[in-house]
Amino acid sequence: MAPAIPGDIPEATVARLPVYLRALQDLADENLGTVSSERLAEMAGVNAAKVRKDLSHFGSYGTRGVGYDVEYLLFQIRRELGLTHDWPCVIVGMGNLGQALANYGGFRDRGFVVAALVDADRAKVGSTIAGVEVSHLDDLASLVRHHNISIGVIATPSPAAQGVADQMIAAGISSILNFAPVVLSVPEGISVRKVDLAVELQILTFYNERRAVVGSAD
Amino acid sequence: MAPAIPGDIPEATVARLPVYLRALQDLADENLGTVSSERLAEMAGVNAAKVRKDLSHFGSYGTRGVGYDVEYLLFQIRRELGLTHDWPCVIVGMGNLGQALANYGGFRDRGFVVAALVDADRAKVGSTIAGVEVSHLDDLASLVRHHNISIGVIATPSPAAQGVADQMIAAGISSILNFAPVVLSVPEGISVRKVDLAVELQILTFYNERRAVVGSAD
DNA sequence: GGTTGTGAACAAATTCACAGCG
DNA sequence: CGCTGTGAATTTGTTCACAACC
Repeated sequence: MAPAIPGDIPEATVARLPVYLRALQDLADENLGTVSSERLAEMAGVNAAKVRKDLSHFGSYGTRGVGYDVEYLLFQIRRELGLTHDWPCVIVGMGNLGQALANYGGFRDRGFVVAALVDADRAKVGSTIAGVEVSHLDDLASLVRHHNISIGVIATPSPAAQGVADQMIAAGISSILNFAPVVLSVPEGISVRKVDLAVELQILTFYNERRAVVGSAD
Repeated sequence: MAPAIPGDIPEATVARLPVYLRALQDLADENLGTVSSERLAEMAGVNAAKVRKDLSHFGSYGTRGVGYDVEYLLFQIRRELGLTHDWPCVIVGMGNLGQALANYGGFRDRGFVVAALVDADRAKVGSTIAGVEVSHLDDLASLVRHHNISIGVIATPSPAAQGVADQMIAAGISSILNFAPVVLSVPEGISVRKVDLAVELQILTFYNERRAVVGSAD
């Protein structure tokens, strides 16, 4: 949540860069050469001033009167995000979610390779998911070292999550994506992001309920 | 993203309520009667002033010198979030992720029932996942009416997502959780939240890269 | 004493509006 | 002219610090 190193780029901007990247990839696929902040904003679901302000943090990548060069901007944002090379990841917890993540094709095209799969249950160790053999949690450190992994994904049940995070950190992982509905405590310098599916739904119900009370539903 | 009805409660506060709820449920499970803002903050991964300010938007639920009554606060937050009853949901798209979501037990305990599963592929229609029969996308509207569904989860491939959203809205759904990596365009009054797994990882790589450049890795 | 509830100070993020440049 | 880049204005969110209260 807290940025490991403050840096001079606002957190809110960083969180939007991947969205711009996605939009730019679509534009590149359509062979569009340039794009205006307005069009890019529309594709990213934000407004044009925000796009320009966000991009201005990295320098002047656009041309007045013309717009932004798609390929050039694509390259710059990739560079800013550290996506000039693929990142090997390990997924810990081969339950429903872990398996789905392992099988999810969307990572490969966007810079991430599932290099290792791990579970604490020896019954699952040795099976193959999405072409990767499942290893035991005890081997985490050696897998991390061997594959040069710096990103860990936690898809375990809640009670196991903190322990797994501790082991990841001990093994040298510095970035964690946590799907378990618990708050992890980690030392300074470790980045954690969390995705709690029930939380997202609960936020939706808040607005749903409000609408029923305040507005005309239909 | 934009709140359907502005309301008088800050968006940032709303997004934290589910996290407090989770913490309070843990406290209730341990039979703790009261909790201080400090303790609650620690469990939620925020600071105490924020907890107090957040809760103050709903009135004075605490007792000075003592703290907050766990059960009472639990009830109030549930009420604010509209979690006094369960919410029937439909998941559209029975690929890896859709199936994992259908099987994920974490929803039931937190207020959500998977009432219907839908796919566009007739080969999948009729099979049963997590005890629910998969229906065809054509039957979405009747399922929504029949089960009184107001929350839709999109777990389809990107190109299908906007069409599915349109059909959901036409069927009367007003809250959408979107896992497809595209920006949905929806009319006013419809709430959308998105979860893009690759985006989360890409945000992590930004800080990872920075750390390597600026700080001492270990 | 201990802890809440909250105005006031501060910080972050967004939006405006327009000068500056191609 | 069109569109970027950016200071200034505004809005939103966070934190401080302490009076009010149990």
